[in-house]
Amino acid sequence: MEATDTTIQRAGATGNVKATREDWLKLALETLISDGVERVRVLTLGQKLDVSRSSFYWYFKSRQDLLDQLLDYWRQTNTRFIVERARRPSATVIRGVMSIFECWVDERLFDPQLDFAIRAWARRSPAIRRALDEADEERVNAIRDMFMRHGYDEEDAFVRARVLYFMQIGYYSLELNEPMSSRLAQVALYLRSFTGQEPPAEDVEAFSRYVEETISRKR
Amino acid sequence: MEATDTTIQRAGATGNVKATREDWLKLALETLISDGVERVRVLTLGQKLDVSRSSFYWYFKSRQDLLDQLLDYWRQTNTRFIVERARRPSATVIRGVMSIFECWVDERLFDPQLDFAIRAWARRSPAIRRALDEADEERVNAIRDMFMRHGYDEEDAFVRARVLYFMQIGYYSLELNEPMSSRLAQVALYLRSFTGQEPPAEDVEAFSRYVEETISRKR
DNA sequence: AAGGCTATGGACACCTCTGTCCAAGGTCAA
DNA sequence: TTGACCTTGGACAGAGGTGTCCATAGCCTT
Repeated sequence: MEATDTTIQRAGATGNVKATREDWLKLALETLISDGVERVRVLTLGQKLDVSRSSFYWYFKSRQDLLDQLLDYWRQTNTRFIVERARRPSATVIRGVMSIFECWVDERLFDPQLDFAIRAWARRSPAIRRALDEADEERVNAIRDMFMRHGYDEEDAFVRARVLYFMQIGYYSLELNEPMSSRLAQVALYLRSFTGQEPPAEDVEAFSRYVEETISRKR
Repeated sequence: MEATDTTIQRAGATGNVKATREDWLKLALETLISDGVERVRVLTLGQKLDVSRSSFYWYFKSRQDLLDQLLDYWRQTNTRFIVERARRPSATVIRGVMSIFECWVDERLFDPQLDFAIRAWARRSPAIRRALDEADEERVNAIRDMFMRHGYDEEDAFVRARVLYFMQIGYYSLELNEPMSSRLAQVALYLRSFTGQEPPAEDVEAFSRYVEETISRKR
């Protein structure tokens, strides 16, 4: 599997290639996620890629250049799916909330660790701070609009959007590492808490099925 | 005012004292809160205190020694009041939740920035991680017990405790810096969202009054 | 075979931080 | 006055990071 990956990544590369630009980016991203920005270092990345430090400067102008690309990546991924799911037409609020829940159980739609890393980064960089504020606002507004489409008045919809979104960000902040089964077991209660309505059993079951399929397809 | 502070702090000190142990600790704490652990540096702190670096080693064994004290400070403050407020007897759930809300509006009871800094720190230190997990569990359990005392069954109480607590942690994660007035304007909606019950107007008003008093007393 | 692309490693300059040592002060209380 | 307590600054060793330069070498395509 990894060999395939590498082959694909290097399809366009010619000559004596050990680490592609994508290799650097990917490792930098992983490091950002697991250790934070300040641990994204040319020296360390080079050591892990088993490639000399000088080689880095072939692909990137500087460390800052690399960091800029990481922010771009985040911009192009994490917010998009939440907004897209929130905008999807849904028959009931319960279904609407479930659409958004999909992002919370599928890391291909929303990567909480990456979001967390960006949040930490934002604390010491005004540029990142701005990008993050925009993303948060866009997400909450999309969720609020979803509630409004189902008849909640604006203020109520806004508060519920916040409770839903903030609760999830808070959940990720705790980094609990719970198995999906425990999380699923309480979906109905969360749905009721967020919407103020009793979720139909068939919806809850459908969501469980969706999650199991997603997990198995992922492997 | 600052002069008074300093005098009090140095009451017990004799001799040629420029920066007390408490000065170092206080500044270190502020730095931890605003910039994160990795910015808590002997060199930088010394420069800000206008005291030589060597002087630091009179009070502390090492940088690690200082960091240990910072963790202790957090341990002794942030969790205590949440748990204490959650355990207070209350006539209704609404009142119970309001007791906990007091922590969210009074930084003397709960310092969100400090909690956030510890959370970021925990990502790269297993020892901190452990301390933090214990604190989170203790807080959620205390809130869950509060819901249970008001007749919610265990699972429901647990989910509601999480929604309440995680939502707040998430709120802080976003670092919105909203004025208290906007936050207060939505208290009733949050109370309903968290408890599933309609909050009596007089309770909401009482809470607003409490907050205003707290703010004015603080100044 | 040539040329293009990439990798190498080491040297260099420079920066910031930690921690240790020390000799020489300053200031207050007893 | 003496001693306890705190401060100083500078030197030193060491770790780890960035960024630059360069001559050399490897591999693939044409």
